[in-house]
Amino acid sequence: MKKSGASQGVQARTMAEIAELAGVAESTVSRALAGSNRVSDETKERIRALVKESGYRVNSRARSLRMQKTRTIEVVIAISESNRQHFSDPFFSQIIASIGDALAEHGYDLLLSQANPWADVSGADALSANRADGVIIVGQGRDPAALAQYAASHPNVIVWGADIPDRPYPIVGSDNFRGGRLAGEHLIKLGRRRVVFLGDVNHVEIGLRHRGLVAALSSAGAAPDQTLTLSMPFDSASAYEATQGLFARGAWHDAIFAASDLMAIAAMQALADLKIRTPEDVAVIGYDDIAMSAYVTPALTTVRQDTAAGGRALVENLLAIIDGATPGDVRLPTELIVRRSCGE
Amino acid sequence: MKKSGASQGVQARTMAEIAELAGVAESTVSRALAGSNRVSDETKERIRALVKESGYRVNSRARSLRMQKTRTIEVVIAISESNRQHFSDPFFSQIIASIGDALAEHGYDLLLSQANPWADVSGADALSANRADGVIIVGQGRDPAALAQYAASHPNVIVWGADIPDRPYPIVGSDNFRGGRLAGEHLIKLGRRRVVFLGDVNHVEIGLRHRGLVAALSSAGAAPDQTLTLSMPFDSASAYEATQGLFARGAWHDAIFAASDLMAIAAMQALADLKIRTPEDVAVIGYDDIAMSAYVTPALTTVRQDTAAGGRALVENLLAIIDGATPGDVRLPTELIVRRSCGE
DNA sequence: TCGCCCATGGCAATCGATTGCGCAATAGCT
DNA sequence: AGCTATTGCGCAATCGATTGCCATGGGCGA
Repeated sequence: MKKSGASQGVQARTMAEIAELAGVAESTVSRALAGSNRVSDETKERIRALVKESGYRVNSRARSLRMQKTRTIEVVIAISESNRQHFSDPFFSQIIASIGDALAEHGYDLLLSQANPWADVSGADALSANRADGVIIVGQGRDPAALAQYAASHPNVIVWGADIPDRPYPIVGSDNFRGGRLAGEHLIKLGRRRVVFLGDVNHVEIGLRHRGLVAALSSAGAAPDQTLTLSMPFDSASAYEATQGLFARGAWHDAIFAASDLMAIAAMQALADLKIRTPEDVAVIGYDDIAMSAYVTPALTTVRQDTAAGGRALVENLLAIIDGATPGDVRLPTELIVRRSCGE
Repeated sequence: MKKSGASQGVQARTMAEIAELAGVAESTVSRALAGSNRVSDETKERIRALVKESGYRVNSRARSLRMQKTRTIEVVIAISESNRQHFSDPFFSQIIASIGDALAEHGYDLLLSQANPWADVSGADALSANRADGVIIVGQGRDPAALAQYAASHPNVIVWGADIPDRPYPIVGSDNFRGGRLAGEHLIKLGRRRVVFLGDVNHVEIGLRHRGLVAALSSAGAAPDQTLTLSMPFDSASAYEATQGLFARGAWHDAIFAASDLMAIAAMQALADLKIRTPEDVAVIGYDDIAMSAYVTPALTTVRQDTAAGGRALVENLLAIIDGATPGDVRLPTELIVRRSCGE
C-alpha cells in the first residue's frame, strides 16, 4: 500500500483562498459559482478555472448553515423491535435503491437510519438536529401511534405505507387490500379454497393484505378458516417453521399466501422438505415480486409492488412538501404476476 | 389526515434561546451540554431540563462547521457502469446493514451513495465537500485504477475488497482465493470434475474466486476447461441465460460454481427448466451465504462471507484511521456451508 | 465638459455552536 | 484582615459561505 502524492498545481480549501488566487473578494467567488449575472463572464471563467485546477469544493456544512437547508433526506426503515433483519429483505433494498436514485437526480443526499427516529435514541432524530430537510419512512411498522405522533410534531415527513385513518402524514403505497384480494381470487380460480396466511396481521399493511384475501375467499363462498391465519414476524425462518408446524398440526389446506416473497420462498422449502409438492399439493403465492422470485424453483407467483415508481413518488412528493406544497396520497397499482408456484 | 398541534410548553430552536430561558450565556449552555466541569451541577441540571422540555436539539450543521467534523461516514457501493442492480443483492444489503449498526453504535451517521465518487458527477464527492469524515467503499468494481487514484488523493478511505498490489488504501475483505478453493475442493471431493464458473473474472474479487477454483481443480488433476468459464455481469438474469446457453451449446459439465448466491439460485432455476436435476445431474455451489440461500430448494451449498464481522471491521478501522492510526488490512475467514445443492 | 446610469465588485452581517481567555466571587490559608 | 487558589460564568473570535447594500469607475447623452 503506497500513497502517491497526486500533487495538483494549486491547492485551495476555502472560498477565501480561491478569492485570493483570483484577486477578487470572497463574495465575488460565491456569486461566480452561483452563476450570478452580477459577475462578468470573464471573471466567472477565471474563477471556474481556478476552482477546477485546485480541486476546491464548496464546504457543504457552511453552505447548509447559511442557507438553512441541507439538501439531505433521511430515509428510515421502520423497524419492528423484535426483528432487525428487515433491511436485508430485498424488497426494502429495492425501494431504498430507487429512493436513492430519485434523490440523486434532484441533487439530494440520502442519510440512512435503521433506528426509528421516535425511539429515544440520542441523536436519532436527524430532522430536529437539522441534519436533514425531510424524512422518508418506509413502513408503518407495528406502532402506528408512535409514528403518528412523530409525524405530527415534525414537518416534512412522508411515509411508505397504508392508508390508515387520522394519520398526520401523506403516504405513498400500494393497495394492499387489493393485492390480497388479487391473490385470493387467483387461488380461488385455480380451485384452492383452504388458504393459509403467513404474516403479522397486526402490522398495518400486512393486515390489509390479509383482509383482501379474506374478502376474496368469502365472496367465493370459501369461508375463511381462522386457524389458517398464522401470525408471525417478517422473516424466512419464521415462515419455514410455521409451515412445518402446520403439518405437525395436521391442518388441512391447499394453498399458502405469504406476506412477502422471502416468506413464500421459505414456505416452499418447508413444503419440499416435507415431500409436499408445489404447486400440485399446495399452491404458494407471495407478495412484493422481488427480483429473485422469478428465479426460484418453482418460480413464484406473487403480487408485485412497483418499487421504482414508489421510490420516485416518495421523493417527488416529499420535495414538493418541502417546497410548501401539500400533495395528496399516492396509491400505486398492484399487479398479479403469475408464475408456476400456484399451477395453471 | 390531520395535523395535531403537539404544543410543548416552551420552544427553543437555538442555543441562544436556551441561554435566554436559563438566564445564562450561550457558552454556558454549550459547556453544560458537553458535560464540562466548568459549569456547576445545578446549572447543568437546569439547562438539561430546559432542553428536554423545549425539545431543543443542537444544530449539527453549525456544530460540524465549528468542530471540523461531521460524524458522518459515506458508504458507497462501487457500481459497475453496466449494472445498477448491485444494491438489491442481499449480500450488499447485509453488509450495509451491519456497517450501519456499527456506525450507529459509534454515533456516526451513514450517507449512502450509489454513484462512484470518482465518477465526475457534480457533488458526488462527499468527502471533499466536507459532508463526511470518511468513506467506506464496498467493492473494488471493475476499475481498480480509478478507485486507487481516488483513494490516493483523499484521506480516510477504506475499502471492502481484495488484496491487490499497490493499492493506496487499506482493505477489509474475505479471502476470495481461499473461498474459491474451498468450493473447488468440495466439488472434487464429491466426484465432480467439470466445473462451470459463472461470474465476471475481470472483477477483482470474482477473479480471485475463479483462481481459487482453478487451483483446486488443478491440484486434483482435473484440468480446468477454459470454455467452462463464463464471464458475465453480476445478476440473476445473466446467470439464468448463461446456464441455458451452456446446454444449447452442449457443453459437458457436472457442476456450477457461481460468483454469488443470487446467480447460483438463478442457475438452479435454469437447470430445473431444462429438466436437469440438482444435485444429481449437476451440482451447484454459490458464494456469500445470503439469508435466503438456506431456504431455496434445494438448499444452496455456498461459501459464507461474514458480513457482520466485515461491516464492523470496516467501521472500526476507518474510525481508527480518522483518529490518526494506520490499522492494517483485515482478512476475514471464509467458510464452506454445506447444504443440499451439491449432494452429499 | 458635466452629470447620471449601469456594470462590477467589495464590506460586513449572518447562520448556530464552540472555546480560549479574562473576570468576579467565594473559599481557604497564614 | 489580607492574599491567593479555585470555581463558575461571560465576551468575543471563529468555522466557511451567502447576500443586502454601498462604492467605484467607465460609458453615454446632452
